[in-house]
Amino acid sequence: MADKERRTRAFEEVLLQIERRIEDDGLRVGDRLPGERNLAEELQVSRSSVREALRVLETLGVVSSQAGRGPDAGAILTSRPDSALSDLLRLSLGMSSLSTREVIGTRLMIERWSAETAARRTGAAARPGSVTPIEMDALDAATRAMEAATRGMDAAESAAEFVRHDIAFHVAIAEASGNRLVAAVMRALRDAMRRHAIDAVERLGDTTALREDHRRIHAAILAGDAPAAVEAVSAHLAHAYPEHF
Amino acid sequence: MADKERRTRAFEEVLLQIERRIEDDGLRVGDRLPGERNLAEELQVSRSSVREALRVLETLGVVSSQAGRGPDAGAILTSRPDSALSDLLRLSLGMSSLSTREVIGTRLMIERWSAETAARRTGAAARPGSVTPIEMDALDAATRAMEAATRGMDAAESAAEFVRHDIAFHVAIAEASGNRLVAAVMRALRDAMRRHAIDAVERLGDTTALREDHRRIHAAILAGDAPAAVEAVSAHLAHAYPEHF
DNA sequence: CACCAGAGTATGGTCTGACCATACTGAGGC
DNA sequence: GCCTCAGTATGGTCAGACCATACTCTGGTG
Repeated sequence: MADKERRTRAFEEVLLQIERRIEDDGLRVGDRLPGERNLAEELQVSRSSVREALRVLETLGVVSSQAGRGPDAGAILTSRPDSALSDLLRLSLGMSSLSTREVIGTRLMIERWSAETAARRTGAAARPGSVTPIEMDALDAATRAMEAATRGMDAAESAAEFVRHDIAFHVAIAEASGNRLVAAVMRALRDAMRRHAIDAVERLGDTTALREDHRRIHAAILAGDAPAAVEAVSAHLAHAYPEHF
Repeated sequence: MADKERRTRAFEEVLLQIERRIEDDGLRVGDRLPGERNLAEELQVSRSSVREALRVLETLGVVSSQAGRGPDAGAILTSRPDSALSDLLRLSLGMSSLSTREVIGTRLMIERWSAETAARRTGAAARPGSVTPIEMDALDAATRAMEAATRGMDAAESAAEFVRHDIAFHVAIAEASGNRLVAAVMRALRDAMRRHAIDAVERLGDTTALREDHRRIHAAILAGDAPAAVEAVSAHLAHAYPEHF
């Protein structure tokens, strides 16, 4: 750089400058930021520093980068910097204050849909090659998770251990739906689920009914019986959280 | 790299691997992560990619980097990675590769449930004080967003503008369900929705039917008619994405 | 032995320049 | 007019270098 100092803190400076620039230029959601190379020259830092700053802004949901050329390439402003942190962070920070009702409600929504969709897909797989290898993998994973949960929980095993396999099973079913977005959401909710599930299992004491539910869900999906799958999922959550039904 | 491909997505992969490593190695707050150079070699990526991942973890408060040497230098774990957060993060990063089918499927799942639940709650509000002020606020917000979308889209307004209000409307309904988790997920999906919604609106050209759908959804929820609300939501998405129904 | 100064070194921070993958642009040929 | 294909701008990644920092170790000195 031209000056003698300021070799460190370049990244921080860049982050600040980019945000100020968004503010000053009055950029609106959807607008395009200058390219990485231009920004680097403009701010008198290396492209590496610019990239680190942009990557951070990307994970914060402020910009969204896309390679290629044309009006949709480059870093697109997807949210104002001030409100940026919120969406993702608010969720994770506030996660601990969620009520069991909210978590169960969400699980019901996602898992009934997942089981239904997964069953429909396996059902349709009889004719065309409808179920891709990926989803077969997910079903295999579900089988394994189910067996792991069954094998372990004889008596002494901890509730936490059972819940781990339990959650793996339910995530696998979401993956078997063939919708990566739903699966990702389900994975994102793992921690919230775990907290409440451990409580529930400890209160129940016995997991026999829950394991039996797993088998019914699994069987219904493999058989392509969507209504039975939905019913089995509902019953499962009702067994685990009877006070909410 | 040893392999032929996988030149892209290195950063995402690294983020995942580092988090898994923290998990698997049972690192505790205060422990030290391997150096950037070691991580790079271990994960078979360049130091740049490792740095981007670490920088992200740093801004998320998971690690804290310090130059120099000794036990306090390097990347120190300052907080367990809330896997919920990072999964959601990865979700927003990888969102661009999602198909319209996946986004629509997810929207159908969330929005039908939200509308149904919101309607049930307003319906039940006749007797006890069931609908909290928060949810009334959400309904008001939905009303405003709906009106904004109606007012604007005379002719010349951009599809992007309409979609902004459209999404605000749908998020408000998720909030009206009274389940903060579902609402948070819906907010997190805004970006993914926006991309596909803009395409759809531009293809349609006319938003009359969509605005009429909004009114029906809104009215059904206010009337506490859950089946009608679900039906209206389904119809709305079918109008916007006829090719997926 | 106790202490301190200086060389050695490991680490993060930054820079440079290169190549790849992607996706639009536009000139040329049919 | 339409299509093909080279050109080019962009983000993504890589490799290697140097700097700044701060600990560690060595060796001399009292």
